[in-house]
Amino acid sequence: MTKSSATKKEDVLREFRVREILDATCRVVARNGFQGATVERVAEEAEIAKGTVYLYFQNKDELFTAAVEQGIQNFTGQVRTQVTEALTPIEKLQRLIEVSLELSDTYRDFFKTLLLERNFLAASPNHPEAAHMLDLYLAHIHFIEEIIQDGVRVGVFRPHNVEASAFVLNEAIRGCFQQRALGLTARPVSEDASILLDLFFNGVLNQHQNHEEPVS
Amino acid sequence: MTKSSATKKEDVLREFRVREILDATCRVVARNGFQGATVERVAEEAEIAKGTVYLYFQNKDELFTAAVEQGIQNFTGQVRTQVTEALTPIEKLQRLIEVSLELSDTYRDFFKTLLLERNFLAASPNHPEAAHMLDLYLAHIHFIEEIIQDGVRVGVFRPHNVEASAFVLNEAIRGCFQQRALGLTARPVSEDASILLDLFFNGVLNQHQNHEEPVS
DNA sequence: CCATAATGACTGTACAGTCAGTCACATGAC
DNA sequence: GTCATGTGACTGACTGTACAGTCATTATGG
Repeated sequence: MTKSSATKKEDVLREFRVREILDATCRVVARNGFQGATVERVAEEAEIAKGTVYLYFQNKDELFTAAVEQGIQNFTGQVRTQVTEALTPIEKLQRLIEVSLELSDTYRDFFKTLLLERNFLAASPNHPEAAHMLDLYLAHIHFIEEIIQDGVRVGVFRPHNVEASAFVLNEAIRGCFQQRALGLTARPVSEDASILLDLFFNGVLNQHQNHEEPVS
Repeated sequence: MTKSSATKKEDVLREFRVREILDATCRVVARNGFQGATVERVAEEAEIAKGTVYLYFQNKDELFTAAVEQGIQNFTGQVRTQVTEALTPIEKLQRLIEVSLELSDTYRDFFKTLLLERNFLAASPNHPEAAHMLDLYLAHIHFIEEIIQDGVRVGVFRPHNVEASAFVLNEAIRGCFQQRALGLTARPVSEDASILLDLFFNGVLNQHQNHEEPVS
C-alpha cells in the first residue's frame, strides 16, 4: 500500500517533468521553428541539462512527436467537450468555430508552428508515428462531419457532400489560425467566428438575384 | 555583335542550369521534406557535383528560397492568366478553382511540400526573403478578393466581408491540394471543383425558398 | 548511505560550404 | 588537319561546425 502510493507519487512527478519538457519544446519551436529547435535549447528553456531530456524521451524525434501529439490531443479534446454540450447542429457548429478560435489564443505557441509548419503530417522519413498524427487529424474532421450530417438529417442543412464541407470548414478555421499567427488580422475572435459561420451557412451568392441580371 | 550574341547564349545556358537545379530541388524536397533535403542530394538528383550548385546559388538557403519562389510565381502566374480570360465574376471563380486544382497535378512535387510544410511563411530566422514570400501569398489572395468584390458590385454576390471570403476560398482550395497530396481522395479534380464552388456559393443552410440547383 | 535523478563535458556524425585540381572545348598558329 | 595554349565550367575530397546522443561523475532526498 505504502509502496503503491510511493510508486504513484513518482509517476506523478515523472508526468509533471514530461509536461514541463513538452511545454518548453512548444515554446522553443514557436520561437525558432522545427528547424532551429535543438535539444539543447529545449533543455535550456526547461531549465534542465540536456542529458535530463534523455531520461524522459528516447531521442529528439520522440520528443517532438510527443509535443505535437500532446498539442493536438489537448486541442481536439477540449473542442469535443465543449461542442458536445450544445444541442442542435447549428449551435454545435457555432460552438466549434468559437471554441476553436478561442483555443488558438490559449495554445498560441503550439499553433504557431503546428499550423505553419505542418510537415509532421507529410512523409516523415522513417516514422510510422506520422500515420498516427494523420489519424488524429482525420478523427477531428470526422467529428465535424457527423455534426453536419446530423444537420442534414434533421433538415437544417441541405443535402450535399458532407465529407467535403466538413473538410472545408476545418480548413477555413485553420486559415484563421494562420492569419492570427502571422499577425495579419486584428479582428477579435468572436468577429472572425461569426463571419466564418455566416459564410459557411449562407455562401456568397445573392439569393434574390440568383439567376437574374444585376440591377443597372 | 558576335560578342553580345555569345553573352546571350551563356545567359540562356545559365538560366537552363538554374531551372534544372531548382526542379531537382523540388523533387528532392517532395521526396524527403525540407528537413531531409541536403545540397548533396539535390546535386545528385540534378546529376551534377555539389560544388556546381554553389556556382549558381550562394548557399543552401538561397537555393531553397528560390525554389519555393519560382514555384509560387509559376502557379499564381498561370492562374492569373487563365482566370483573367473569363468574363463574369462567377465564371472567374469557377476558372480559379478549376485551374488551381488542375495545376496541383502539374506541380505535384512542388505542392507536396510547399503546402504541407509551409514553414517558409513562418519566421525564417534571419531571412527577410520570407517577407517577400508572404507578399506573393497576399497578392494572390488580393487577386481573389477583387474578383469577389466585382461580384458584389454587380450584385451576383451579396454584400459581406470580402476579405474574409477570399481568404476562406483560398484556404479551401489549399485544403483540396493537401487532401490530394496526402492521397486522401480519389475524386477527379473537376468534381472537387464543383463541390467547392457549390459550397462557396450556396453555403450549407437549407434555404426556406429552395428554387436552387447546385451550381456546376 | 544508498538509490535515483541530474549534469555537462565528450564523441561521432552529418552536412554546409571551400578550393585546388581536372576536363572539355574554343581559339589560333603552323 | 593537328598541335599548343587559354578559359572557365565542373568536380569531389577536405574542413569546420553544429548538434544528437552518451556516460562518468556529482547532487539530492529518503
